[in-house]
Amino acid sequence: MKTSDRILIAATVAFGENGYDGTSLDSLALELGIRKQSILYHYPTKEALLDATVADAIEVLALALSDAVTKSEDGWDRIEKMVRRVFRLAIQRPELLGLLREVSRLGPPTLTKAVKDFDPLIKGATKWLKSEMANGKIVESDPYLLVLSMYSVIMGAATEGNLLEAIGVQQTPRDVVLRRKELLRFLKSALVPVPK
Amino acid sequence: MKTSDRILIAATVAFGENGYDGTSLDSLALELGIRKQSILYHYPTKEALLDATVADAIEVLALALSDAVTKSEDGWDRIEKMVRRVFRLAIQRPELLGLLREVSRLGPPTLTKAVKDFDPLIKGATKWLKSEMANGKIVESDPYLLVLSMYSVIMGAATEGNLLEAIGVQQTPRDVVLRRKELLRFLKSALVPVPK
DNA sequence: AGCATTGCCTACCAAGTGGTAGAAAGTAGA
DNA sequence: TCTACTTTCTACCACTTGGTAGGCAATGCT
Repeated sequence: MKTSDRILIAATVAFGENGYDGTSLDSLALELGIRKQSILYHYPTKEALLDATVADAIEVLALALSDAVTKSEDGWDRIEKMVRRVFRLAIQRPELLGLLREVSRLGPPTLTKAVKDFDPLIKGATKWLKSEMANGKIVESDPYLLVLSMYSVIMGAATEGNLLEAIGVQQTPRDVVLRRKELLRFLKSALVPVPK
Repeated sequence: MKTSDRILIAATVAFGENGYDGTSLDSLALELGIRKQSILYHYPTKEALLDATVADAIEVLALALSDAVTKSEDGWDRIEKMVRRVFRLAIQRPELLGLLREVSRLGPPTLTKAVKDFDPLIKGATKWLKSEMANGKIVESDPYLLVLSMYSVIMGAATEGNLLEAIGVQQTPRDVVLRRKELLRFLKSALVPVPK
């Protein structure tokens, strides 16, 4: 694999797990078996490296979501498939969601850029939700708030691995499936209208 | 106010907003108008300071929650009052929840200690939920997972201020009330059994 | 062969990190 | 007033931080 890609991946993991400030270029280089200066050759500053990881993470997430969209029917099915897709991502590459959370804590300017990249997705989601509400397939409510609620629920469920471990909750694949199931029930009862 | 308390508060804010690694004792001291060595007099190490802030944050949160418990009826009312109470805390002292989230990212040993302090609360909550489920006042489900889901929902809704701001969502008190309302609807539809 | 480019390196550096040693200044009781 | 104690300070230290300057080997083009 290209060195620049190896750096990108290792940085994503490190930033996502230990935070931006908690990650030094030296430790990153040590882990990769190279010198810090090689990192600075591919990414001129630490912040540039951060930006690259964030852009990549957003791209991967956006791809996963749009994949779920194309392979799903309208209504609840689409939401379920999107949640499943995000959970799969959270299992395969937990660092991606961890990084995005870290970005939201870092604030501007990184967050500003990230949000700009992400905005079309949010806009698309709210527009779709609106039309679904008009069709009566989703409970009537503020679509913007709904997207944000869903974001925090999924993000929380997907990234609190550390916390769960400390509490002593098992983290086997089966348990993750259970949590996802519980979350889906949660969302479904809140979003799908009760049949009259 | 006592210097040690001023330090504690400033540290809670700083750790919660900029993270543990993103906060230096020097910057903290500068903000307080004292020297770094004065901080180290009251709290022998940076980690000791962190532990103190976490212990304090947990105490405040636990107090708020137990207050909500004593002033509420069983069933949905209790959950609603607890959510309202936590939201009030998130508005008055957002740094407290920010700090707790930071702790869950830092992992051991800080997280281990924090969880130990928090465990009785979780145990109490799950026990109560179980009895409520038995009574049919709350929808039957895994109480442990339920507590965790609620935790991440509330935490997310209460601490994503940065993100909302970047997206351009208004943050007036009225908007916060709206978000809380939406969250409560969310929880209610998921937790309260449909009357037959 | 000559030459430019790429990629990684060694050698440094100024600034900032958490922390120690110990002096100075206030404070209260005898 | 003397003394003991608490609190804050100056001075300093070893170490780590992100970043610069420039060398050196490999690669490919003419």
